[in-house]
Amino acid sequence: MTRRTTIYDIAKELDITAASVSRALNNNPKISESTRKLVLETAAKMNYKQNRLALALRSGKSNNVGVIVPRIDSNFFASIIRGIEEELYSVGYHIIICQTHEDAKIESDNINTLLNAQVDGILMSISNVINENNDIMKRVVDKNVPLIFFDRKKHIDGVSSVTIDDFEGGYLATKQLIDEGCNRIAHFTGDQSLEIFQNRTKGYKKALEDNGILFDSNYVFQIKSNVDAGRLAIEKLLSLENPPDALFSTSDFAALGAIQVLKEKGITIPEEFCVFGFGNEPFTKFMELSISSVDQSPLEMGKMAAKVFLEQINNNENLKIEKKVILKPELHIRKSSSRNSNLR
Amino acid sequence: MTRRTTIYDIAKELDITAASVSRALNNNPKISESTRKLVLETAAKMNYKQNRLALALRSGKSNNVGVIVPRIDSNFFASIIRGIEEELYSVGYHIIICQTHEDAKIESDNINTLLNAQVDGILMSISNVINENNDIMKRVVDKNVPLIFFDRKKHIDGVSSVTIDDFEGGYLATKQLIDEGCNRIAHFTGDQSLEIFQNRTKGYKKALEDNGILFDSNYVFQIKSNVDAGRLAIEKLLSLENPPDALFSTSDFAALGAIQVLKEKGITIPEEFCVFGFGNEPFTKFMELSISSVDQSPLEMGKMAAKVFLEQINNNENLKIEKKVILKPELHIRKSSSRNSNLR
DNA sequence: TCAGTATATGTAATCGATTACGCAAACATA
DNA sequence: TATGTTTGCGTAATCGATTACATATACTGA
Repeated sequence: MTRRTTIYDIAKELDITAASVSRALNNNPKISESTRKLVLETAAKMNYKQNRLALALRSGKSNNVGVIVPRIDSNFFASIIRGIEEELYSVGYHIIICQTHEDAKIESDNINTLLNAQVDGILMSISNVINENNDIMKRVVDKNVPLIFFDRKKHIDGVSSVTIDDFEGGYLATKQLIDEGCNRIAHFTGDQSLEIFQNRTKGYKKALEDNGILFDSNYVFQIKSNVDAGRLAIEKLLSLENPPDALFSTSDFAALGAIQVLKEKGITIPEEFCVFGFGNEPFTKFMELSISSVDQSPLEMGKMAAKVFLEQINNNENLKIEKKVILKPELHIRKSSSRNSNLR
Repeated sequence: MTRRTTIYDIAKELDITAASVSRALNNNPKISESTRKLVLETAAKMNYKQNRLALALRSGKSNNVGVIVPRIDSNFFASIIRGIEEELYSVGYHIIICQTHEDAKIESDNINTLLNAQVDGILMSISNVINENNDIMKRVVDKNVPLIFFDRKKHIDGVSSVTIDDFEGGYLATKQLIDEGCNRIAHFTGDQSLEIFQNRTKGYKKALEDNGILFDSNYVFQIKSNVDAGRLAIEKLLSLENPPDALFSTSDFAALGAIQVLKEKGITIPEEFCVFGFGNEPFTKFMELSISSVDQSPLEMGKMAAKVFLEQINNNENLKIEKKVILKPELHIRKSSSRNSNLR
C-alpha cells in the first residue's frame, strides 16, 4: 500500500514549491502556462487526487450534506433521498443519512452530530413533535448552516422548505369522493402537530363545506400510518349508527387496512364505499383493487430541496433567504374511488 | 455567529498549552487529575466540540463509510441501508450513500469518489456487469480500505460478503410449488452475470432434479425485474403448446406482472397455476391474492454487513480477513402458492 | 539606462487536533 | 548529598492544502 500523492510530492518531482502546484491545480492566474502544464501532466502521471479532508479542514466546508428522515425504508423518504442524491452528487456533494424513528431526542442528536461533522447543510423532515428541538434548529441557522425542511416542516425563521400543497391534496381527494356521489365521508389523519396533516384535514373540511356537506367529527380519526390502525378505525366507523360511505385517508397503509376490513364484511368497493389514500405508495397501483391516492412527487421534492440548498449555499453569506416551495399534488384516481369509469 | 471553541481557546482560558488540553480530553495518562478536571469543566462550559475534520486529516480516518447500491428507492436496498445505519451510527460512523443505477461507469466513479473522500470502508451491492470494475475494487483492497459486498457479490481476494443462500431460496420455493402438485414449473431469472441469479436458478434446477422433473429450457426466461417484463414473459409461456402450471420468479415484480395476465386470462390462482416470488416486497403481502415470496431479511443483511465491517476495522491492519456470511432465506408462503390451506 | 510595472515563484501562516520528544520539578533511594 | 526515576507539561512537527505577503526576474517606456 503506497501513500497517496500530495502536492508536496509533485512539487519535489518538479523542483518547485507546493504553493505553485496548488496554484496550477486551481486555475490561479498567478502561475505561468508552462508550469501549469507541467504540473497538470505530473499530477496525472502520479495519480494525484486532492485530499478532501485537508481541504475541508482549511475551508471549513466538508462537501457533505446531512439528510434526516424518520426512516429510510419507506418508499416516500427513499425517493426523496434519491432525488437529493441525484441532484447533489453531480456538483460534488455527498449525502449523509440519519434516521430519527420519530424520536425527538434522536433527532436533536442527529442534528448535533451532523453539525459536529461540519456538514455544509441539513435537509430534513421533522419528526412528530410539537415545539421540541426548536432551539437546536435555530442554532443551525445561527451557525449559517443552510437548513431546509421537506414535507414535514414547521416555521422557524431563516429555514426554507419544500412541501406539497397538502391542503389542495386533501381538498381534491375529498372533492373526487363527493363527485362520485359520496356524502358521508370519513377521514383518517395523522399527528396534528405536523402541518402536513393539519393541512390535509383542512382541505378535507373545505371540500365538504364547499359542497354543502356538514362536517361530522365522529367521522374523523387521528391514527398512525399503518394497516392495523386503519383496520381498527374502520371497525369503529362501521359500528356508528350512520356509517360513512367513503374514506379519505392521509395514509395509504391505513386506507389498505380499511379496504381489507370492508371486503371482509362484504362491503363492495367502490360501489358501496369509496376510498382515497395519500402518498401513492407503490402497492396502491399494484392491488387488484387499485387504490386511488394523492401523489406527493417525492423524487421531485428531493430534487427541489437540493436545489434550494444549492441556491442558499451560493448566495451571499450574510443575506438570509427563506424560500418556501410548494409543489402541486397530483391525484391518481384508481378503482377504489371510480364508480363511473373502468380503470385498470 | 461565533467561531466554534477549539482546544486553543480552552488552553488560553486556563493558561496551559493545547497539548495538555488534548491529553486531558483523550484520557491520556500523562496529565494530572487536577488539570484534567479543570479542562473537562472548562470544555463543557465553553461548549467545546471536537473538530472531526481536523481529527480526520491527522488520523486519515474520516469516520464515514460509503454505501453503494443500484438504487435507494427500493424496499430491499433501503432496508439494508437502514440496517447498516442503525448498526454503525451508535459507534460514531456516518454513512454516505451512492447510487449506481446499474451502471458500471457510475459504479467505478462512486468508488473513486468515496476513496477520495477517505471513507473508512465501502459496503456495496455490485451492479449488473461481468468482470468490469474488478481492478478498481482490487485497488480498494490494496489501500487497506475494508470492502464488503452484500447481496450481489463476486469473488475478489480480500473482499468479505454477506448474502443469503440464494440456492436454498430457489430450491425451497421450487420445492414448495412441487409439493403443491405442480410439475410444469416455469422460471423467471435475472442477469446471469450475477451470482444471486445463477444460484437461484441452480436451486430451481436441483429441486426439479431431486423430484424427478425434467428441466425444460423453454420454461426459463431471463428478464428484468419489473411488472411489464413479467407480463410479456408469461404471455410467451402461455402460448407454448404445453404451458406451465406454476412459476418461480426471482423477482416479485415480474411475478406480479405474470399474475395480472393470468387473471386477465381467467386462469385461477392457485388452483390452476401457482406462483412464487422472491424478495418479499411489501406489496406481496398486501395483495388480496397475496404472493408467496422468499424473504431475504435485508435489515439483518445490512446489520451483518456493518458488523463485518467493524470486525475488519478492529482487526490487526496487516491481517487480511475475508469473511463470507450466508444468511438463511425464509419462505413466506401465501395464497398464490397454497392450494391446500387457507391463508390470509 | 533606469525607474516602474507585471509576472512568476517562494516563504510561511493557517485550519484544529494529536503526539514524539525534551525538560524541569518532585520524589525516591542509597 | 548525589543520583535515578516519575510525573506533568511545554515545544514543535505533522496531517495536506490554500493564500497573503514578500521577492526576484523580466519587461516596458522615456
